[in-house]
Amino acid sequence: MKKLDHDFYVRNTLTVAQDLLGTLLVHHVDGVARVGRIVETEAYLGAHDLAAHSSKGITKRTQIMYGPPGVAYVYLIYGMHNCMNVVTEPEGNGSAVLIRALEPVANITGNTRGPGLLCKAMAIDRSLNGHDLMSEDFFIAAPDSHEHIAIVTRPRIGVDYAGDWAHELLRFYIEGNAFVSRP
DNA sequence: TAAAGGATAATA
DNA sequence: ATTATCCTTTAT
Repeated sequence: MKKLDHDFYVRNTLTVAQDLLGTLLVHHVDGVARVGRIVETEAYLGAHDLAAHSSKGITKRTQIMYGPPGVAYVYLIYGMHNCMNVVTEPEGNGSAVLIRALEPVANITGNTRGPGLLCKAMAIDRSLNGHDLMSEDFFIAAPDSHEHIAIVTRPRIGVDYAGDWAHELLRFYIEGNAFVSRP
């Protein structure tokens, strides 16, 4: 298992979003490693992407997205659920990849189909906002054996307010995987 | 299908 | 200080 490094995250957001499929999200909490395989992602491209939080410019909330790549951007949505993104591309771009669904691998309790649920199952909350994903207790790793993965491309979920950007094919998931949040 | 829920950003 | 809005989930 090899930890993903800066060079992985600094690349084009679309590339990172697709390459994250099949990788392992690891969070050490209370001495146990919770591990989930990423099976669904969405790309948020930056200031010009009206569906992205960063389209409002740099604010207290979005400054994480505009920071260096390879860190977690965790925010609260609808007053009750956490969502986790990974910042991509060089600092200042405002781009990120949303993790939408995981397949349980180790020490996972509860449902991981959907961004709010997976954060709950992985014990991810806003205290991890801005956390370095190249750290020892919270990171993403490439699996030892990379089986072939068929990637399906779809429009993003819940972004109808974003005009034309709502139709863009910026959601990716592993074809046929049972843990994808929506087909 | 609709209500829940709280932070966030814009407005004042 | 007040208000509209939200990258969702759960329960009816």
